[in-house]
Amino acid sequence: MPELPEVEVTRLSLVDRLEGARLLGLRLGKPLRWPLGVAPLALAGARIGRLQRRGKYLWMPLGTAGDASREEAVEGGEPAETPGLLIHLGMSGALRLDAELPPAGPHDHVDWLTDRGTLRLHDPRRFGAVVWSPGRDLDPAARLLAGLGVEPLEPGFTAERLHAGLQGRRVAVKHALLAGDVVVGVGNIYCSEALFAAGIDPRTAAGRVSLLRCRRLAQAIREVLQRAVTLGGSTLRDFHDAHGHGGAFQTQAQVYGRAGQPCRRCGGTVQRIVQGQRASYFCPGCQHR
DNA sequence: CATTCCGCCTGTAAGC
DNA sequence: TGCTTACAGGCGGAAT
Repeated sequence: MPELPEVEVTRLSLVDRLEGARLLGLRLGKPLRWPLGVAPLALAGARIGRLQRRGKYLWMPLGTAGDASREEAVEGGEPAETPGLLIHLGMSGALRLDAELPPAGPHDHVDWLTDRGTLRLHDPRRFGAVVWSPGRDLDPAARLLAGLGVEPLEPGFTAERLHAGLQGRRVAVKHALLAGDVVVGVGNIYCSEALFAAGIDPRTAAGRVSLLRCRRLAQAIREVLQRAVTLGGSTLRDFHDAHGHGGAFQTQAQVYGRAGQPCRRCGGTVQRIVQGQRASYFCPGCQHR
């Protein structure tokens, strides 16, 4: 569920309440995808900096207790260049922040106990992760960020950059976009939606998408993701922001999850195909190679 | 090097 | 109703 919009919606719902909070303790449940990489006790007393996002990762800077100069530096610390925690929501993760939360259930795997309330990671499938970064190059968290593509909502994401990243690739453009090494944050839902908006067949070889079509595709990716953020993300099952509010993008999806239903633009039938073990949805009447 | 496929883990829904 | 199977938002790493 969590693609860039869901992660950004989560970040926006947390950032003001969490910035400057004091971490009192960390409670761990079942293991997640990767080990935390630090003793929870070692983080007690740390000050939480300004929450950031890189692709589908959230970055929580942590300032060491009692070291004021260090806390200042951590405020704007870049992911994995200062100490902090790298958080990924996987397929089923969601964060919630509240003054009072019920006792941890079987799928509540991390609780950050802070002086602003408890931040809780709920993740039934446990594909998510929370990884400690001491702020050195090539630590486990930094390695997760190495090789990520450009941020689609930043000025650096241009048609030229997208085109260059797709050049020479024989895989389907759908697959190339999901890989995340050209542009980050585009997951299975928004990939199908962006390709529809750009009028591109998902089976088109990545390297054969012209610069002109990359202009449309880059614009479509920006618009689809931005629109999804505005709508609070997609709540297919149980995604919600840190206050428990669901998103509404799924009610406006043009093709995702609409196999067999009429295309909202041309009236044709939306198709579902499988590419790389993932479902792709598209309209044969509106999207071409 | 590029590409393809598996597997992690659990819940839900469809099919028999 | 009960059991089995397929599938789901991601992504690293092994195999090809």
